[in-house]
Amino acid sequence: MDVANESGVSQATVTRVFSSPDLVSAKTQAKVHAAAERLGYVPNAIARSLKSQRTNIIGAVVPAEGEYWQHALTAFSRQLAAQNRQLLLFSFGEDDRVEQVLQSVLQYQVDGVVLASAKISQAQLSVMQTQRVPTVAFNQPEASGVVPSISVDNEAGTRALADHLLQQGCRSAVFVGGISTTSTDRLRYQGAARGLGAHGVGCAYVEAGSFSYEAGYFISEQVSEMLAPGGSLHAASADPVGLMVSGDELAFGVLDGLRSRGVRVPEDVMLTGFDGLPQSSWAGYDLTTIVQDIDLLVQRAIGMLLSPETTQPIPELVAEGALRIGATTGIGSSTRRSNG
Amino acid sequence: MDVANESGVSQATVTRVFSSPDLVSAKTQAKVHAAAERLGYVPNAIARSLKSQRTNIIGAVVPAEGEYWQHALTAFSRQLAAQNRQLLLFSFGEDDRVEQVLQSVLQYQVDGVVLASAKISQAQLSVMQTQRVPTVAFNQPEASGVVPSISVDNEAGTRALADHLLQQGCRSAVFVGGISTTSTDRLRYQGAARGLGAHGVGCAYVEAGSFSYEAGYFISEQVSEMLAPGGSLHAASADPVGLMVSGDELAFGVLDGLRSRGVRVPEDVMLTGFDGLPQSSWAGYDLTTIVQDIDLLVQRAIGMLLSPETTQPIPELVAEGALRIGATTGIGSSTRRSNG
DNA sequence: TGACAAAATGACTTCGTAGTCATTAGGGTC
DNA sequence: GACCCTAATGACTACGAAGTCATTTTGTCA
Repeated sequence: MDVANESGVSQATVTRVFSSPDLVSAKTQAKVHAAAERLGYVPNAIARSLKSQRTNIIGAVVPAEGEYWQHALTAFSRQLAAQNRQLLLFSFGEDDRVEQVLQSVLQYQVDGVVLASAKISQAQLSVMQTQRVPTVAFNQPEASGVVPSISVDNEAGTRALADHLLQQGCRSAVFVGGISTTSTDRLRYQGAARGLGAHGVGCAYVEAGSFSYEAGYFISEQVSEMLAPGGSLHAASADPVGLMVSGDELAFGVLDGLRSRGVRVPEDVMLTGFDGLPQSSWAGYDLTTIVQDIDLLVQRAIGMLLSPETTQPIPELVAEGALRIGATTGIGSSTRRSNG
Repeated sequence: MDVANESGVSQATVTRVFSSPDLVSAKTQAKVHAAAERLGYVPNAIARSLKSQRTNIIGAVVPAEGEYWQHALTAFSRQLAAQNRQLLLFSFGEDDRVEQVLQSVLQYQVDGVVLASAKISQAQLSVMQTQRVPTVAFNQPEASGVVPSISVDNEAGTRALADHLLQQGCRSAVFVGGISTTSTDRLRYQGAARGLGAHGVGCAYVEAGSFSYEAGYFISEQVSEMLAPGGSLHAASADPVGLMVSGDELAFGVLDGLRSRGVRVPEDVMLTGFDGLPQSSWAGYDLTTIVQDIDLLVQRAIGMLLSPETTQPIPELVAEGALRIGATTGIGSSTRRSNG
């Protein structure tokens, strides 16, 4: 170690100056800092990690796309940075093999792993469990019971939306899902169907194929046909039709698509989303949706990762979302808020 | 090393099985893999990094917020993942000290650093230069000459937008900036002012204070006052006023704000953005803007980081943006594209 | 079968830090 | 000034992989 020679102390002392300065005299600290500055030395976190067996790095396995994940990701990064931890990003696309990604995460000896994306299977989740790495599944309800998990209460969310739609006078409804095989999608549809069904209103399921804006824009054609005269949803009465969309981004696409086809929202169709993305409160959309408190969810997720918590029942947190009433379900009522 | 014992070979051989399998006989490989599986062993990337002096990690220093950065970030992550490199995220907020963040990045012995955000000063940039870490400034024009940099041609972009506005009949204009001290903002205004000035059209500068949607929505009040009778921009003729906004996200806010105040876009005001975010091609906004080919920029940035390139002139790449003509400047013309 | 090259494997050391233990320097007391 | 206690520092080793070199095994050909 050059700095040790340069400052005339031992390597051990140099280390101490940077890791536990209170054990080193002020004079020595000054000498070492001066030498370090001269040589451009910074402590090597890799070596430290090897020796101390902790990296201060949290791995995040998230899908490569989607507004929702981007927001969640930055929330994680922000909060971790505040406690001197870093986020190592493992984003994967459609064609990546998740197993391989997980393998890669493990190699980096991360202190914890956040598994996001509803596309990770239970088998893959349990692989993490056999390793000694603290793991938390973020917004992935089907992981509950396999690894510690955190998610918003999807079913209660859509049920609340359903109640709201009924209250606004809807007597028929459709649910537009993203990907039917994901657990979030299933639960959200379930909540919608039950909430509506309790009042005798049926709710068909239409699959958009992804949670993206484009998918929503595309599926809006099919939806508008259902609404047209002759379609299965054509309203005999003047009651508006309820259209529940499984995610906000998807909903933006549906909304734009419907409007471009001359369907009036909320007059003809009342539209709801899910997630509470920042854009949902933008004046151009002003969407009725369920707002997830991402910062809170992330905070809890980090807490779960970093506290040993070897309690036997695998921890599981389901947070309530908040109903945000926007213009897409609000005939005549000026429920607009400036910011959700 | 447990695996070595378990499989009856030396530690060196175990290492070879995972790092250079072609040097190990098939039979031995099978033995080792079996033992590894049994013990749940994965190679330790930290130790490998320490010995080999490369981590396969790229550090990214980016702002904690903003649509643009989120997109750039995921692009980086995707592309790096494709070559078995990872992205270590160092996001910082308003109040973080950038120097400290950079220090932290260096500790992790990353193979390269992407410096984003126009808020990093030249002094801070040159710190990186004195270290041996390959660095590239992403979308940070003022860094050029200090560290290798990549950015879109901001000035040419707004000049193209200005030309377009003139062509559409604008005879007066305002520029809404995000943060006036950032180099991107300066260059964009410069391009706007010059492009318009060349045809005798003046262009005042109004600062929104940030590049966020909210800032745009807020500043739209001031802008609409300028447009009202008695305001400095009140058009005597029927010619539309050009309103050039420094970034897309900001522009969305301005657009929504103006519309909510009854200002018609593009009839009364023609609006342009900058960046070409995915949302700009969403039907709800359909914004005229300059589209940055983020994937390309990112690809080039990664290339710069990983190729030694000790050429003396500090590399600098300025990419052309593409003009996207949307409905916000398109009276009567149906220039809408489904996807930019 | 002996000779010899090539392939396969093992022993040993190094990367930079942190923890353990031993040693030295300071500072106060009587 | 001898004594003792604490603060400060140094010597040494381990963390896990990989590169260097040495050694053993294998295969080929005369």
